[in-house]
Amino acid sequence: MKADTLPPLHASQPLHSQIREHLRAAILDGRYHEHDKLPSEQQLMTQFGVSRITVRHALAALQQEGLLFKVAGKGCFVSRPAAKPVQTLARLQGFAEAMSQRGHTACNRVLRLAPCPADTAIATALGVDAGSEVMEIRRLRYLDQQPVSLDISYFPLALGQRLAREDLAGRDIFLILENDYATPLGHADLTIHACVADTDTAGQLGCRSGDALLHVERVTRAADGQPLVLDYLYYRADRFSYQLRINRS
Amino acid sequence: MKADTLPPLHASQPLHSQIREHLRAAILDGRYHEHDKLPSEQQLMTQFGVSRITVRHALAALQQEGLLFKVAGKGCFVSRPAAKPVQTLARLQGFAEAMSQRGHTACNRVLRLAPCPADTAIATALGVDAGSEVMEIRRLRYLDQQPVSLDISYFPLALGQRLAREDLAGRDIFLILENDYATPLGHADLTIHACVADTDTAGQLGCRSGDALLHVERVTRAADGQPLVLDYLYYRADRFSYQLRINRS
DNA sequence: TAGTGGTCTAGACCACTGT
DNA sequence: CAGTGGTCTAGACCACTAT
Repeated sequence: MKADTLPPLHASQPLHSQIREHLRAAILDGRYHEHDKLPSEQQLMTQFGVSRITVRHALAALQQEGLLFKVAGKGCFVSRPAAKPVQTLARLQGFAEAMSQRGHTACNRVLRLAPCPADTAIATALGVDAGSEVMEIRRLRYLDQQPVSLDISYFPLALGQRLAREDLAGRDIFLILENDYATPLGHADLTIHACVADTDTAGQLGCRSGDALLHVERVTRAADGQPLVLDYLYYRADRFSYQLRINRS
Repeated sequence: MKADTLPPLHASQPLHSQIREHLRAAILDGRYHEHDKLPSEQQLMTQFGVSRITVRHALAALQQEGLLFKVAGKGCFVSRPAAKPVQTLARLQGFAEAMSQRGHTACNRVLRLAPCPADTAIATALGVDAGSEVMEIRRLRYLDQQPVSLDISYFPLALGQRLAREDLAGRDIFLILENDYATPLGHADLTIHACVADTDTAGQLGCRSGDALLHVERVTRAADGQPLVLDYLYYRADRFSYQLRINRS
């Protein structure tokens, strides 16, 4: 619960972000255990050589993420360890991105990749005219060689045509957008439902029709608010769940 | 998109909290519409007579909640209106509390209220010994006179016995804890699953066995980290969904 | 009494967006 | 160029917790 390595704090990344990742690693690596008390804000200020607001900025992010919680007058404490095939909803992440952080391997199989006309829901979400063409991409996602989810995604046509030339089987689309296309991601709006598998979906996911599925509708937008993609995600409920922390106030 | 009423800013509440609620009301009342630009941070500073950090604190909360998003160099913009029987996962709220904000009426029927021995999962979540007694409360929740969810809750025995004397049918337990017991809530850890209804559950929820249910496991803790309650929640998927926004970074 | 987190101020520099 | 949000500093006072 002590002996942090000296803070590197190189450059090119915001200080609060470097401190956040340093603390996240310390917690996930097991250098702190459940209910361990973290250094006080004062100690972190001197340890990293930054102001209190910067320390609090980093701590607030980790608190939102559920890795720690604060108690006024006492201090800051580490919470749950956790490591299952669950995806945290605290940060917008691609599936492979989230799973590889937890020691799983993820890959996709592209089932379908073709333009199609946008129905009203798709048109509204993407901000295009109903009936105009959008790119539909259907992928089957595998976690540790087992099918886990069916993703049906709709992209604005130009973006979809560009993506069609990429390695969609091996890479997260989020990372292609951010790294290759220099499109900073902003946020995603999710609605989480449950449904049962029909015969087709069950066949693709390798489960039985009538099995429960987690169903998510997700609209992802760039940092400037522009809609990038509408996803319909169907997860096998026996192999996947979401996990998150909610704070009061 | 203008003409805010003059800021009252009475007292007894943190400034950032008052500003947050003032802006939230302005957005939800329709004084701002989708994609309207909010006043700049500079304008809000002078309007409310506070520092920039206080304004940013208020805006950060609303951004996390999904009511607005920022674009560097341009400004701060209002997002989705939305109003369905969905519960946002941005804040820890009781069911009735969340639904009444959206113009629905919620109530409960208590099906069972009795002590029972804690199995391992319950004991771990509540921090008690396995086999020791805890209070089990089963409630059927109604939204607009229709059954929506079955809640099976486990409380530490002393807290459960105290709650047994309260009006559990009409009031949120969260509000009883906060207002009557002066127990400030901290956070909740949720895991979101899907499952299908068995015959018993279907009978209670008024659906058919085999129908899809949203299933949530939730551990709620006080502000000091003490576990307050473990809930197993089963929602009719045709009448309820969760909604939330996730931010990148 | 000392230490903690909660709140708040008054500045500052930067990168990006618009004109 | 001015305006915007992103980041950061160096202070300050308060309420609560522990000793």
